[in-house]
Amino acid sequence: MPELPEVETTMRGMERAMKGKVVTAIRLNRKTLRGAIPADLPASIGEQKITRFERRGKYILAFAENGRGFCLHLGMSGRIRIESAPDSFTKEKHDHVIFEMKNSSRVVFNDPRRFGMLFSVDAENWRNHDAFSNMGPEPLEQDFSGRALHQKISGKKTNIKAALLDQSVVAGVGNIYACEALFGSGIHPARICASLSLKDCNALVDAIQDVLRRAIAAGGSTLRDYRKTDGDLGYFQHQFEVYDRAGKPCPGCDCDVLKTGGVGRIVQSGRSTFFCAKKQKAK
DNA sequence: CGGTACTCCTGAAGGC
DNA sequence: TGCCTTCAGGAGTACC
Repeated sequence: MPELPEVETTMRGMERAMKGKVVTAIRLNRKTLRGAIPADLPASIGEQKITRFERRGKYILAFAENGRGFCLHLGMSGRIRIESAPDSFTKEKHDHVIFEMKNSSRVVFNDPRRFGMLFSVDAENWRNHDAFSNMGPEPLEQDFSGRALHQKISGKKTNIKAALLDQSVVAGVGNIYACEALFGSGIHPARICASLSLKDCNALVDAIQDVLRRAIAAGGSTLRDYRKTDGDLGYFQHQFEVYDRAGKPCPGCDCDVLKTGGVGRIVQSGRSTFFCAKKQKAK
């Protein structure tokens, strides 16, 4: 499930393969993913040098010398596979888009569940696109602070877990890192946003930034689908404290798991939330 | 407009 | 062994 750390890792891989290099062709093996794949993409980017990459939330943007670019989202099963030379080329099920580079390498967008997206952007005005016009702050940038978060959610009646998944509150956080950050800050996932103090929000922002930084350093988390662009696995999943650990003890736990049941699992907005009832008080 | 439920899709995993 | 059901979830849409 690609969230910010997996998307960042993927973008860095694409950057190594494409930045400063010329795209010779783009092969579209299907017309749609989540939405329509722009048919004019090969014409606008083809024979152009890619000059710049950017990540915004869970989206990866790439811009060519002519100011045109593309934006992709990995959905939940999307993967970028980089094949450095023709002798390493493979054809796999669900290879939907293939970027062919002038140095004979290929960048392949594979996505079994087809929740991914690919659309055209311009360097000039991409921020006006629907995907970004209402997007919240980048969690690792200066403008994301406890004060800003507190202000943003203090009027909300929904629970804090749902708010963290809302990309207009903070960009790039998904189910895994929302659970981990709530655990890290000792905040119960069912707490109503409006009940969080500034102190809570400061702790939460610290925890979000900490878990995202550690996950990026580990190359992201591999559960089922995600791989790095070279095919390697991320390894942050070994550092999960609560996610997917229902019934197990959380790190440093001194409770008797046989009595407490260990890490708890509840369902919020149709999604699994993992937490420790002892360390994350409902209040 | 805020909040919630539902939808898209495939493959893995579990039950019988 | 094999078929069936359930589950995973990001983001958009429908609806109250």
